[in-house]
Amino acid sequence: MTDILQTHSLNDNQLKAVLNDDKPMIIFAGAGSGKTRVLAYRMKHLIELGVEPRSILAITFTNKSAKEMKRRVSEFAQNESPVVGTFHALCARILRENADIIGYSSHFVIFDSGDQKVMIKRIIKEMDISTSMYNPSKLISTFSKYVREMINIDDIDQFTLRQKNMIKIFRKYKADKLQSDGMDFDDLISNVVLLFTNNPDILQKYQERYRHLFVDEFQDTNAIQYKLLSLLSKKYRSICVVGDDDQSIYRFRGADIRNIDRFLIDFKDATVFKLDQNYRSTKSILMLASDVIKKNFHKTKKQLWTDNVKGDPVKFLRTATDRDEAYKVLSIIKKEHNNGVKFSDIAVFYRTNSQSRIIEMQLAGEVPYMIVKGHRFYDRKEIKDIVSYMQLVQNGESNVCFERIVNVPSRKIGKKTIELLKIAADKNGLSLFDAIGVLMQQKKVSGLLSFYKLIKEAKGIDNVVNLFNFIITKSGYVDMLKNKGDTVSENRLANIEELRNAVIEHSKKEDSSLEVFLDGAALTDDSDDATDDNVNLMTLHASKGLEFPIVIIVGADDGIIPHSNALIDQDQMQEERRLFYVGITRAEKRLYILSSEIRMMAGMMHGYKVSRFVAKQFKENKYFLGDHKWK
DNA sequence: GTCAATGTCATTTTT
DNA sequence: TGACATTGAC
Repeated sequence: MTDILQTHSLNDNQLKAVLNDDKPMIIFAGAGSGKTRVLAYRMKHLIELGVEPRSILAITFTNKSAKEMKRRVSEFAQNESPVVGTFHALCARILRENADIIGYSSHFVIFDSGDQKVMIKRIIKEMDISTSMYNPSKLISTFSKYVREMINIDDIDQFTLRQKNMIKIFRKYKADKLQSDGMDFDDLISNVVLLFTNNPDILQKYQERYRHLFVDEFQDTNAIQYKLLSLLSKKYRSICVVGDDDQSIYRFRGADIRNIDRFLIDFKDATVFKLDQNYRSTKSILMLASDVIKKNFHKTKKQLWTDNVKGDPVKFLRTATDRDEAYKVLSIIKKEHNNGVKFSDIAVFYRTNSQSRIIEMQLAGEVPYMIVKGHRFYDRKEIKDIVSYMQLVQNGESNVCFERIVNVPSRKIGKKTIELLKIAADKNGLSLFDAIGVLMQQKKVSGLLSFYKLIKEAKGIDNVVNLFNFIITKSGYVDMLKNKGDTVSENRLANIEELRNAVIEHSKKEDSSLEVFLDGAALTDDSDDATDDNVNLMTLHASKGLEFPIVIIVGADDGIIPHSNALIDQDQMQEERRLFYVGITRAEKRLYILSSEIRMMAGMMHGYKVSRFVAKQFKENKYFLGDHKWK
C-alpha cells in the first residue's frame, strides 16, 4: 500500500478503488480515465496483501486488452502473475480439462464463424429448405442469441412456426457439432456454464482456483457471460468489474447493459466507484464528446472533465463528394506530417468497412497506411486451409475440416465422391474421414486413398513443427501455389511462411501441444503491434480501447453515422451515438470530423445531410477553422 | 470436375 | 460499385 502511495500518482478516486476491501465492487470508468492502470494496481495491491497471484483472474473481451493488461501486470509480477485472458480463452482452457463430462473429447476443435456458415449451409441444403427464407447469416445470429440468452428451445409453445423451423435447423446444427467433436464460440461459454451448473464439485474447484475476479468492459457482457461470472464469484464474492455505459457498442451482438443493474442487485453490498477525470483528450475534444453523448438516456450521471489544455478547436469540414472527402483526409495527413506528427499517430475512422476503399485510393502511393482488423490473419484462406489440415490430424471426427481440404489441392474428389462418402459415413456411424476405409472396399478412388494415407501418416508426427512442414509439402499445397506463380499465390506463400514462424514460436513454449496451438489460432488475432510508421485506418468499432494524437472521422452524415438502419429505432440510435462518442474520445490532441453532400453507396449516388449528432456544430461553425483552399 | 459467366446483396462483429 | 455465390457450359 505504501509502495503504491509513494511511487505512483493516482487521483483520489483511483486510489480509493485500488485500496478498496476485497469485496464486490463496480468501477464506472469514463473514456481515458486510466482504468487499466487502476485494475493493474489493484491486483498489485491484493498481491501485496498476501493474495496468491495465480488466484487472480482478469477477464477481458479482446486479445488486445488482454495483452495490454498482461503488459501492465508484468511490470510488478515477475515470477508469478495473475491469470489474464479473454472469456473464450478461459473457457477453452476449462473445457480442455473437462470436455469428457459433457460429451466431447479433450481434443475438440473450435469452429469459427466461417465454419459455422459452412455447416449451416450444408444443413439447409440437406433439409431442403430455401435459403431465401432462412438466410444462413441470420440463422447464425439467431442461434447465437438462443445460446447467449439461454433461451429454452424446448418451450415449444412460445414460438411461431417460422421459429419452430429455425429450431429444427438449430437442433441439427447442435447435433452436427457434437458429432464433429467441435464447438463454436458461443458453445465455449455455454458449455462451461453447463459444466458448472451440473457439477458443483467442478465449479467449486474453479471457485477455489480463481478466488479473485476482475472483469474489463463489463458493459459488453451478455447474459450467459454474466451467468458464468456469477457462478464463479458466488463463493468468495471477490469480484471487481469495470465498465462505461456510454461505451457500450455491441448491443447488436448481445451485450446487455442491464447486467450493470443485475450486478448491483446481485451484489447489494458492492461499492461503486466513478472515474471521471480524463487524462487523454484536450478540453475542446472532451467538450464535443459530452455535447454528443448528453442526448442519450443515462442511468448514472457522470461528467467527464480534464485538467488538460483547451487545445485546438475540433474541425468540421463539409465536402461536395466522398472523393473530395477522401482527398481532404490525405491533405490533413500530409499537413500534420509536415508539422512533425508521425503517421502512426494519426487514425482515420469510418462507420462501415466499405468506406475505406475510397480513402485507400487517395492515400495509396502518397502516405503509408494500414487497415486495422481488416482480415484476421487466421481467417485467410490459405491459413485456414493449413490449420484445417492440422485440425483434422488432431481430430478425425471434424467433418467441416475434412470437407474444406479434402480436395485442396485438387485430388479429383468432387461432389459425387463426397456424396458417396456421406452415405457410407451415415450408414456406419463414422466420420467422413473414417468412412474412406469403407468406401474403398466398394470403389477405388485414388485421390481419396492418397489423402487418407497422408492424414494417417501425419497423425504419427508428434512435433508441431514437423507436422506443419509435413503438411504443407506432402499435401502438395505449397507446390500448388508455386505452380500458379501469380502475385496472389506469392502472397499466400508468404502468409504460410508467417504461419510457420507462429508454429515455431509455439513449439518453444512450455505447452507446445497441437491443441494449444489450434486454440490460439481460433481465438487469437495475430495482429502484432505495428512497428512501422503507418496511418491507421479502421471502423469506429475497431477503435474502441485505442487512442491517437490525431483522429479523423469521415462520413459524419445522417444515414452513415447514424447508420440508415438505425434511424427509426430509438435504441439503435442511442447505440450509434455511443459509437460516435467512442470515436471522438479516442482523440488526444486534434480531431477532424468530415461530412459529404454526396457519396457513392452500394453503387448509387446518394445525397446526405450532416449527421444529426453534429449538425449544430457544423451549422454554428462553433469549432470550425475556415480552410477552403483545397479542391 | 473445373472454370467462367451471370445473379444478388449489400452494418457494425471483441471471440 | 464490387465481392461472393450459384449456375451453366465445357
